[in-house]
Amino acid sequence: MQSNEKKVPDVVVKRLPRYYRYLRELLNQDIKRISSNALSKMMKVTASQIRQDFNFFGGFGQQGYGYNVEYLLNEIGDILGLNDGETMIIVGAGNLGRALANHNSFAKRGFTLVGIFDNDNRIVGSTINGIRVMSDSEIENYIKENNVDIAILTLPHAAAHEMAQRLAKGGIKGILNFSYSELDLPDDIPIENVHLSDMLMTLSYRVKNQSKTENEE
Amino acid sequence: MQSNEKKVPDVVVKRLPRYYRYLRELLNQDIKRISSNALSKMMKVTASQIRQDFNFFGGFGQQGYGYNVEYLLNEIGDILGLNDGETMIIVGAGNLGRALANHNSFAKRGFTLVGIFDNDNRIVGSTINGIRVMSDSEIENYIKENNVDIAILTLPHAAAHEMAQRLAKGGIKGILNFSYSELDLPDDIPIENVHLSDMLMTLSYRVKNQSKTENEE
DNA sequence: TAGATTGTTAATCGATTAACAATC
DNA sequence: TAGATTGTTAATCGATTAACAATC
Repeated sequence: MQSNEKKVPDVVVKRLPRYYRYLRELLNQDIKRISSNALSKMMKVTASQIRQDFNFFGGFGQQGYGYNVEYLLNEIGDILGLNDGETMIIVGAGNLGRALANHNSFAKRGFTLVGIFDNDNRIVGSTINGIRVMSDSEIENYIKENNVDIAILTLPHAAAHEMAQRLAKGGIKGILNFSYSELDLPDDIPIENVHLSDMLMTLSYRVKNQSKTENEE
Repeated sequence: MQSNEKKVPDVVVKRLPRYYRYLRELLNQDIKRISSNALSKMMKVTASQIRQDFNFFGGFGQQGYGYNVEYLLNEIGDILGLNDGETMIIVGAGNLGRALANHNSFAKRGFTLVGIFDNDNRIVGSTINGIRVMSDSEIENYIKENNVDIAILTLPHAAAHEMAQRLAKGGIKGILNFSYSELDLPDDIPIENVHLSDMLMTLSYRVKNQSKTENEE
């Protein structure tokens, strides 16, 4: 389909979920159509950028009318793979792993949590939010046999590296990495890093430099 | 100090925590000095970018020698405000709030969690990781009286908006926002959004388009 | 048809990379 | 001093914004 088109820049891909969120909100409010201009005001970006972004995927609008909200929402959902029934496992049933297992917003977006893995035998066999906790000794086979798409890695620093290798060996297709370390895997396995303390530090910088930025001009 | 210098671009600020992480690792390995070139290879960025980034803050190196790891680490820590003793509260003691309260990596970076707030009277008065859970009816006053810097907002969508207003009224200086919605606050309060489902969607896109990207060239 | 708004090309802006003189 | 490596200027690249012809 989108064969000989140029690769979509990373910045554009990162903006898609935000469009998705705003469009979903519009749909909830029963708004049927929206122009790039109206959307740009809501989202505080330029209308130009919106049109450019959508046109990386072929353009979903109609001159003189704008964009049909429901249609556009579905298209973006498709692009993001929300309708592909992707499956996930959580690796590490610590505080964060358990919180994410109970976090139902993933399921709402079409991602199905199929298993939770941990090395602590005291919790292996129990269930979290209805999902079975399994021993991580079985993990490579599990991924292979169940064709798991995504692993959410919430293991501590020390264990994360080795586990990432095992996930790769099992054939995982992507990793949402919450561990402090960056994983060193072949480039064909996409990794999205969620470094919470990085974000806190960035925020801290902005808090610290807020007044200065203000007075600037 | 850095008075009439130009504003540091956001992309540069976002890279600082990553430098911090790598430098910390080098220090752990007892490495005293590093050149931009050696660091660039570790971090998979260009040496030029590293030097440019550091020079937004005045340059921390020495010609012919490189950068002193410990010195550079401390300088970046200073820039990020890690030595300012910033205080935080967590607002919302649900799964995610509790997980973050138990997450000690924040404390390791110099951020002190001073309180947790919730509206559920069954847990108000209990402690999580040694921190008292308070009723969120007191929150504006608490922020004011204790001069709280940062709020970590883990409330569900519906409640997050109103709470953000109250945090602002109390004089919060920055918000790390985990709620699905984007907050609509005056520009002088920095907000860092952690939209977990956005990241999962971006990852999903990359997984879906991996093979295509591969075959490209 | 006239008005509105897209899709798309062209212009601008900013960020990244390259190059090299300064200097430890 | 010679070699190494920074700090910084200049060149390139890519992303954003502006403009407008196409078209619903």
